[in-house]
This record gives sequence, structure tokens and C-alpha cells, in this order.
Amino acid sequence: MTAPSASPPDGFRVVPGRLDRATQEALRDAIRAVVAAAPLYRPTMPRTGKPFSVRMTNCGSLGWVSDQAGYRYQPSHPVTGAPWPPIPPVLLELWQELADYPAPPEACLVNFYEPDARMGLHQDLDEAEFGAPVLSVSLGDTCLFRIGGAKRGDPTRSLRLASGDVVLLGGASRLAFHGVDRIYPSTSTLLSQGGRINLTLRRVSKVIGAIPDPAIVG
DNA sequence: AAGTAACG
DNA sequence: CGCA
Repeated sequence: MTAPSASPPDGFRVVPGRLDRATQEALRDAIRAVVAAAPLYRPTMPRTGKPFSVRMTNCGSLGWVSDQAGYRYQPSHPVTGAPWPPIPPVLLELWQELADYPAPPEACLVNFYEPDARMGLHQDLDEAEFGAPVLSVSLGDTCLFRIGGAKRGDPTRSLRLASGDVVLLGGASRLAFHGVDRIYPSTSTLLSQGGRINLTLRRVSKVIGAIPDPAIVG
């Protein structure tokens, strides 16, 4: 008998091929402009200072950063000190269509994965607002994404995410452990230098009047 | 702490 | 490879 496969928590949604090629190219170019204003840098882990394999930047009024002091959101680039550039309008429209939340995202984390980059299993816990989903857009090479439950030991499921796929971590899945186990090199022609870009839109602050999601504890 | 190392 |  094969073991039963783990079901991700309720509220996990994959929208395969949501962005067509032309939209992916436009988004790629918009992210190029973001990176020109806010260069990719390599964050480090709290306490240990060990570098991530992924390089990061952000757009939006707040950006997620990590350094020896900890994880946090802040309004400016940790290397240049400049404010983060604005979130490209196409992403704001995507949020409006899919997020089912009455306010725009404040943060768009841009993660760039070279072929050997990984992201360990983790939860997104640095936001005050868990009632809004995390909306993720994949561009470039396909990855092996893994999602579990709200506890680290919960069973996990792996799925491939390709360029143009959109994933939503909403409801109970908002607090699910997730990560990226591998990148499949040369599986997309979108990025000339190869690799994968992941864009994650997040609401950081609570909004007065937002309806609490019963699926979220708290 | 979103990290790696080590080990069975 | 999965787990600690």
C-alpha cells in the first residue's frame, strides 16, 4: 500500500498558469526595474549570521528583511537605505482579484533562486495580520515546493510550481510550514540568466473593519 | 527564526 | 533521503 498523501490545510490554493507569457514578460521587466532601484542582496540568519542561499529585495511600503538581529519588516533597503520602490500595478490587480481582502498588500518580497538555492521549511509569522493570504507568483525555472501543516512535524506534500503559477496561502494554510526543496534548471526561457523569481505579496498591518477569518486562531 | 551538519 |  502506498502511504496516504498529506493534504495541505484548508485555504491552500494553486492557480496553475494564471499569468500568460506576455504578462510574465511584463512582470519580469517590472521586477528588473525594482531590482535596479533596490538591488538584490543576500540576507543572513538571526543569531548565527549564516547567509541565505536565496538573494532578496522588496517593493512596497514595507519589506521583509533578516539579519543577525532578527526577522522584521522595515520601510527601507538594508544596504542602500533607500525606500523600497512601489509594487508594480499588475501585482496589485492580481491581489485585488484573488486575495479576498479589503486592503492592498504592503509588502512584495522578491526572492531570486539560482539553480542551487533552497528555502527551508518555515512559517510566515512576522505580519500582524494573518487574516490576509500570502499570494505567491512564480517566474522562470520550475521549483519543487513543499507545504505541510501548522506544526513542523506535520506531514508535507510536494508540488512543482512553474512560471506563471500563482499560489495562495489563505485560511488555515496561512500558517502552514512551506519551503522550496529544489530548482529545476533550464526549465523556462523567461529569465535569460536562468533561475527562479518568486514574488510574495503580504498584508503586514491589520485593517480596521477586516472580517476575521474563523479558520485562523486569533 | 526562512540556516547547516551529522547521522542512520 | 529524512530527521534532529
